[in-house]
Amino acid sequence: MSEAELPEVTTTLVYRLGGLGAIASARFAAAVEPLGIRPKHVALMAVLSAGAAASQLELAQTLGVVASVVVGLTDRLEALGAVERLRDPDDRRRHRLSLTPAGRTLLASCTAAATALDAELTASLSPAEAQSLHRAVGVLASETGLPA
Amino acid sequence: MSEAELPEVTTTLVYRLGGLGAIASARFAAAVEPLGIRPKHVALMAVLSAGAAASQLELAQTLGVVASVVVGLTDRLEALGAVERLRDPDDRRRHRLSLTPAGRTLLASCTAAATALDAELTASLSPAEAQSLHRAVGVLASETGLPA
DNA sequence: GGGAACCGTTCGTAGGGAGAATGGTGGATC
DNA sequence: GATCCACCATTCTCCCTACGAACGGTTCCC
Repeated sequence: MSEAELPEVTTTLVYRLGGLGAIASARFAAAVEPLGIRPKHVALMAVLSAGAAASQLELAQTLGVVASVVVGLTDRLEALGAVERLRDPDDRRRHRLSLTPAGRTLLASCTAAATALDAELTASLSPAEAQSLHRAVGVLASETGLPA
Repeated sequence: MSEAELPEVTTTLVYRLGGLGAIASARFAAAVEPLGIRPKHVALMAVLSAGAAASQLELAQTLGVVASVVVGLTDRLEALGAVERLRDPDDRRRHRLSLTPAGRTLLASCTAAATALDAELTASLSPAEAQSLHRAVGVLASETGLPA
């Protein structure tokens, strides 16, 4: 194995994306923490807003977590008045979750915070670079099946 | 607050980077798991290889973890024969860590695995897109003070 | 030479998520 | 139409990871 020909592991995309993602998550978490929620709550609301899922089990699959986690997330959001748990009249086993107006406002605040972080993050990039980065990340996100 | 003008939170860079980073970390972890280590071990070896730190406390700061974590990581790597703990003769309180030849080989294997993942990840991107993505991520990585 | 500061290690602890067990509901089968 | 099986949400328990504090050993400063 010719080691000299390989680049440093720290310069690879997966490695840097891993570290960069951790930093991004931490910053986003810090940004939404004053709102009383964490990134997972935002993800749940985003899925709801997009109409990508309604029952908690669907939510769990979309978010890539176990059903019991969704319970806790929903508990929190319900306590904040951001989502409503309604028994599905067609199937009373399911809970049909829906965003309340307060939830939409909350989600909008999170979006605003994220947008501000974006600007801060890409400050050292040229507009063209930021644009291409955004595009490439979008491709990778859809490719890896991230909740859209 | 005019919500309609804002993009979806899921399309923001911080949000996608967070999710993408988690996936990248998971894939990288799965790739190095057969080698008996996890991403943090790779990071430690990379810092050592770059000569960016020698004492465990410096390692901790560079890696962004607590000193007690470095103990566990070093224990594992020492058991694998990848690093050596040597008392610093100048200051016998410190441990001067150094990569062994086996450690360099192990690190090279990790780099190879990461490179393979990179190719897999950027398969759906054009060479030009992949290039610009790599560049932009590099800028962000150095900007956010990621272990180089 | 004695006390304060530092380094590495160990121990205890808290937070997050996974998985199994429980209660309630719907559908199929006979 | 009654019974059994499958499904959804919830709760409970366990594990894993990282943090923070406490503890020996060592060095530096006065």
